[in-house]
Amino acid sequence: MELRHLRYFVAVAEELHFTRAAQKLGLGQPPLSQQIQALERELGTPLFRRLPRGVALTEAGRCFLDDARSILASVERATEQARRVAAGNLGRLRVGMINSAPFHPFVPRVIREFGQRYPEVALSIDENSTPALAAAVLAQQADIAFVRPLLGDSSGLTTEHLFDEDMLVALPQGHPLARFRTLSLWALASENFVLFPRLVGSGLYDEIIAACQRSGFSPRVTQEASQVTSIVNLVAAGLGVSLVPASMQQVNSEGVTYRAIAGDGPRARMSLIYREGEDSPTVANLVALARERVGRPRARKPKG
Amino acid sequence: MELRHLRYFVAVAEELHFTRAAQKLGLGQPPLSQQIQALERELGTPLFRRLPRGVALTEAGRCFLDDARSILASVERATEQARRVAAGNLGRLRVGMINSAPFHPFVPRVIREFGQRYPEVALSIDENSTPALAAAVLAQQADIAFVRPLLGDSSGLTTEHLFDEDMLVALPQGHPLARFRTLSLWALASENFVLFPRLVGSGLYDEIIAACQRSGFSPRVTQEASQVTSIVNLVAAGLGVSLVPASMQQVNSEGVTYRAIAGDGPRARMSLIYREGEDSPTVANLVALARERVGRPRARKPKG
DNA sequence: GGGTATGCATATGTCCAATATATGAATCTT
DNA sequence: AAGATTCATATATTGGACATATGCATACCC
Repeated sequence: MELRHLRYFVAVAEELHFTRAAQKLGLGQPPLSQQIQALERELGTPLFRRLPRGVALTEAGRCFLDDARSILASVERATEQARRVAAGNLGRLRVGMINSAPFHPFVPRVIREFGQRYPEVALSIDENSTPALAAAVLAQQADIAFVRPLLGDSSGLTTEHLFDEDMLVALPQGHPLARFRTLSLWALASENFVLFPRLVGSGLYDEIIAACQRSGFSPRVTQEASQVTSIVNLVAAGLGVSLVPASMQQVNSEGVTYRAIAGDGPRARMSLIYREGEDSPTVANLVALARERVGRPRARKPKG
Repeated sequence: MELRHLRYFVAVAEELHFTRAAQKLGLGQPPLSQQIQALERELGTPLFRRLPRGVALTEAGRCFLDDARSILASVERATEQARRVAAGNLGRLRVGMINSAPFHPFVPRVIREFGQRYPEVALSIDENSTPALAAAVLAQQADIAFVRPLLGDSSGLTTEHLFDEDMLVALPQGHPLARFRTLSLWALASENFVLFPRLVGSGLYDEIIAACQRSGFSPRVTQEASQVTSIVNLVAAGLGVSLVPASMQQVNSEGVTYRAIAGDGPRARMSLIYREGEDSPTVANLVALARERVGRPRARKPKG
């Protein structure tokens, strides 16, 4: 059986007339008769009663007509759906993001715009550390992720750099250094630092260490926290100072004072990663959208 | 698009390997590749990513695979259903019956057996007078009916005689004639009769009148009731005597005494009617079953 | 009631499209 | 680098869908 049989059958069932149905289908009456006969042979039962004037559906024909229509409609639907999935207008997208990402306006803005532009794509968002996100993408548990620079093995992943963001010194409120508007890193040489654990270590950790060493010292790390929000909280608690992406100053500012860094301070890079050779159109759409928004950012807010 | 494309697609999607899928399908690899390409062209999107070793489904392919499987399953189901409908194992059957029919053991027995033998046929039952049933069958509101002889126009209907049943005299309890075991019709010449209205008149009415006239009198009809159960009730109420099918004696016997008729009394014929040229297999199955049960009735009960 | 019209079935020929065979191209393996 | 694997392409073949012509049954009409 082929869909042709169903299409022909439905046409005849609608016209109850072979000749007219054949005209409507754009073919001759004899081949139509033959195809219907072949269908009836395969089903093992007549679908029509041949009357002197036209035909009538048999009981089996009536039953089969419902199903045939439904099947043909399913084919249409399936075709349309596949096209929309291919265009990225339908489907799902599992986005990962580093914990600091939500605080930079760029990321939520891109996510929001994606949701508006592709309302039938089911978005899910997962926050985690950069190495964990890279692993999740590789393990097919996420499709794409906003991450900080990834150290070590990045094989199997494509990286799309988005922007570099300045970092600020985070001081406990009332800290002596807070009286300066900008600080050189060297001024922090004798401070206790709150930083990421080495293991969670995105490239951001190394970036900070390197910047400090450029300034002539190695930071003394006395507290660790995996998430940048926790780092800010520890600083607010007076347990040390830290260097955080500039976008962090928009949140949780009570108890913490942010100061710009003089000279070539560390910069926080934000990138997108996704599987190498990924063909998911939703991933492609998010990458395209992010690239577009980086190219001509529409907000007045400084980007890094 | 044809079902062939879906079948081929599912096979490749299951094997993720054109050559193996082609073997499984019993054809060469090149035609399979071509058909898949044709499908992809029609959908406007690739369904597979061609890898060095085998292929992988694209996002659109995964989506389409679900639908393709479901469509193919629907085709199977539709085929099977049409076959079962054609065999009369699935469908519906609207049975009409004259009001006295349920009291003759034959009718409920046949209905019950039909329900057991064809459990997936939805049975509906409608009680009415013979002319109303004939009209209902012709108007496609019922498919078949157990009726008494039909007077007048029976064109468009096929009649299948089932059996003739003796009729009894129904007397109010304590009626003087009740002391005889059998009665000649003539003995009722001066009684008041409870009968069907002439209009409802199945042939049974004429049969009764004719029998009385054979015995030399015209019954005086003083009460009318359309349904035989009502007739019995009126007799029980002492409003007259009547002649009813023998099977009526099994119900509502309080207040009514039944007596056999001597000589050639009237007989109540039970028939099946259905549309001429009817092709419904459920109708055919019920006719066949009824004919079979008439041929060799398995109950000890007298049939008429 | 015979002639005509209608409408599906059958017969035969034609052509396209699905398939088979052969080969090519790309990638991975050893 | 040579071979193996696997999908794509090229060309030939064949089966089946379709077209044309005709047959047959029934209904309609004068």
